[in-house]
Amino acid sequence: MQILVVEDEKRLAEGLAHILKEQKYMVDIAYDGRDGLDLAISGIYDIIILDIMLPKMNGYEVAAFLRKEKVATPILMLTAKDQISDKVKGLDAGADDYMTKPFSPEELLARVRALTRRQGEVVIDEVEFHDIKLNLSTCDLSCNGKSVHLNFKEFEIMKILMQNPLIVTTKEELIVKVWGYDSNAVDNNVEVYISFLRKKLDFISSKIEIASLRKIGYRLEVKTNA
Amino acid sequence: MQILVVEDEKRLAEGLAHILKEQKYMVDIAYDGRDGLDLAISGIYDIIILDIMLPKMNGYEVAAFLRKEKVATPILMLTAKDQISDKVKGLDAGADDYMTKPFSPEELLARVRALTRRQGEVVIDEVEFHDIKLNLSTCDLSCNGKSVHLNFKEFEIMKILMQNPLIVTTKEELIVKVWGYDSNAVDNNVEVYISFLRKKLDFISSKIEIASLRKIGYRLEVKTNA
DNA sequence: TAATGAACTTAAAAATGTCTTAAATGCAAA
DNA sequence: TTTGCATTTAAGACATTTTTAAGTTCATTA
Repeated sequence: MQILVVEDEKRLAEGLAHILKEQKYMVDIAYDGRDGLDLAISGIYDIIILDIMLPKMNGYEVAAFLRKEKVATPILMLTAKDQISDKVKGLDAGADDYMTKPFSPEELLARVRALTRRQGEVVIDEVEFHDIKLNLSTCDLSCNGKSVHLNFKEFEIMKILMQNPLIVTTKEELIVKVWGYDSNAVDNNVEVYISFLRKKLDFISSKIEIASLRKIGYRLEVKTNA
Repeated sequence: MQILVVEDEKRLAEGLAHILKEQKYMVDIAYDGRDGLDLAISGIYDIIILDIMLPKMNGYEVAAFLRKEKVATPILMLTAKDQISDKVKGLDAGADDYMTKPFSPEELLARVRALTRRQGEVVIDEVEFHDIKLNLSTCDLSCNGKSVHLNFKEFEIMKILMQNPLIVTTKEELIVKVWGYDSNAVDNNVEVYISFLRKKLDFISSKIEIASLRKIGYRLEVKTNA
């Protein structure tokens, strides 16, 4: 799975590359629009992450040119928060999805997954842990038939906990992964969501509980028959 | 692993550098905000420890500038105890964590570790000594299956004792390492925690005991069959 | 062995961390 | 705009840790 990142801000480009490489994607970087286009036109990429503001050639131009050349690689456009109208222009130019900066690593990965799924690739879309199962495409959490829907933040937190069994996850980690590194979420935000999740675990009568380790963090555990 | 310390109080800056270097981090120091920013902007650091009150440019400004430039290096902000609202301002400006002065070396290192911990990295680290084992991520102390949870201070003390077997650790050392170099903890605080720990060692039926050497300090020893 | 200072133990008070609610806010679809 | 839902904020209840303080035990030595 190859991804091209076209982004002139070196640090951001490398950050993206880092996050993606951790998930085993192969990543190439271009630092301006023209270099990006040259690479993209080869058609070897599965996804192109494309900034709008770029030296030499902007993101709209790159996207439009690719579509004109019948290169159908899915494009994920990046733009600053305030420029709402960019969205329309980007989608017009041929972008498939669009993400406002700043964004969390989880959001980035979710969008990348969504774009690769569209190509019919089979992806593991469930995480299991003992008696519970989390459906990654519908965000439903189930246990022996019973099931509840999780909203986005509940889902992200539950997924992280289920994907890191035995490991204690700190509130800080959850804040960074779910809210983003530059959010101003506080510990209580996490606590509130943990509380929501506990209710839902009860609701589906699961034997799993979210154990909290004071001053350390949270971890999934099988309920003790105490 | 490279760390940048931006702190104008020379003594504190060097103290931090010393503590960090002992743990094999490579440390650079900047004594004012502008120099700090110049170094930080390079993006080569894994963590930036940033005081708020700084000559030439304060910590908020440095953090905000870095985030504006998309330098995503984790920032650990330092501030005096009474300025509560600093926390919000600091996190707004882009800090990832925040530590009030004074703080203990252990707290500093714990926060630095938390900020460098990579996603999905599994470090099940444990310290062992004869029949006891201390889990560094859950703070559980165990002996042949039996286990107890240690709270933070018990944990820090036990860890120090276990990591320095044979060595006698003085109360002063424990106070400095666990409570901080300028805390006002007294010897009795240590004694209380040693007492707690002894109870827990009994509880898990360990053969290890905390021996006290009058007027000198404490050391782990294997119980004599006397 | 009695006096002394050091170390130990305990209980209560204080401080801090976590949980749970409910209300307020924000956001997007109808 | 109104409505419904997700999210954030805030406050109080609750739980655990940490500190304090006082009394007890222990080891040393005069």
